[in-house]
Amino acid sequence: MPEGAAPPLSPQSGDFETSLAGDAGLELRVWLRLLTCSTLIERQVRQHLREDFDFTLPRFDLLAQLDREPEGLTMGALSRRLMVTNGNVTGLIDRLVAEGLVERQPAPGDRRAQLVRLTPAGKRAFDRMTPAHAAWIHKLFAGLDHAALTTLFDSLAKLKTSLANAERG
Amino acid sequence: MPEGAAPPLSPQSGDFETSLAGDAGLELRVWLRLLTCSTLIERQVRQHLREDFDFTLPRFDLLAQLDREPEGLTMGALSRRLMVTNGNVTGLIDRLVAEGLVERQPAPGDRRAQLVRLTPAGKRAFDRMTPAHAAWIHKLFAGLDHAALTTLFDSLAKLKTSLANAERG
DNA sequence: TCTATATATTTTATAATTAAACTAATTAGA
DNA sequence: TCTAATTAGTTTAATTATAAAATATATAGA
Repeated sequence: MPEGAAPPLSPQSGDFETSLAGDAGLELRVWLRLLTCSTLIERQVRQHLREDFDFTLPRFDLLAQLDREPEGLTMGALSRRLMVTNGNVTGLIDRLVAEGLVERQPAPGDRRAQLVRLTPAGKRAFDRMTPAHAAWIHKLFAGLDHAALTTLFDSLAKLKTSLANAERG
Repeated sequence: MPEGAAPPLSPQSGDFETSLAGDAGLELRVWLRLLTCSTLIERQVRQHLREDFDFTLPRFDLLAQLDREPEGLTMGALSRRLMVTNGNVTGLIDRLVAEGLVERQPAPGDRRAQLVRLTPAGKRAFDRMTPAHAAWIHKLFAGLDHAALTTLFDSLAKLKTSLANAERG
């Protein structure tokens, strides 16, 4: 290598392998920052739910899914929407049923499936929590104006597409 | 309200409360999308770690922190860096010690504290996994070019700042 | 129909995680 | 020096979460 040439993998160099290596580091930093933000928000919401409502985040997420589907959802649909395992949903629903917040019913037309829906008490509990939840998120995002929010939203859309393509291909 | 006036909270109206309500919905959608991306990446990495190395993500994250600090880290420092509770770190370290991947030592100058560091076996295990880890992330982010990566990185920086300010104020 | 395969859910075993209580050591003040 | 408060870490009990195996039902072919 001639004296004064750019060293291998320098950020200035523009060849293919170099830009791959350069972006690999950036990708890892993006991923770590994404995870940090996600963890910080989750931790705040979990803490508020516990202190203000004596409730947990997984339970809240479950009620939120059921609130959007008055007809009810099967265990499998819940598992897919929350992106957790079947067994996890079974345990969460068991406890929520025991507390009277949701109910299981046989699914019409498929004796394997259970339809889960909110009870009136579950609906009331969710409706009490959801305005507070929106306010917590609002406070956490207060430093982003409308333009910053849409920029972030669009960037995450690209990432989501990339993730979906990576899982297929 | 005069006939034909914009209804309260309509997206067209430009007053203060309305723009708050409008962005509140956007904030929730950004948060949900952020969480989705984070969960999808985590799930992929966890699955690869298990299938390719019979390892788990929390253990990998712990080794990664220790790899960056050859002098070792205290339990409390690990807890803060990973943003998990002390008790969680205690359990993880217990298992990693039992497998010979990390070691506990008394911290010089503070008899309350433990210094944790990688054993040679732990270092070897981490070095085996880390190139594969970078490749998985690279594949997941393949749909984002350099500009998209930097845009996302900068957006997340703003969010991180906002979250930090919300926790203080 | 019979059979194989797929689907829906639960069960089992174990790991990860939290919050709260606890122990031990350190630090800061009176 | 005492004492109170703080800090570091572990323990405890409960929840959340996963992966794998098991059960029951459904569906598609031969």
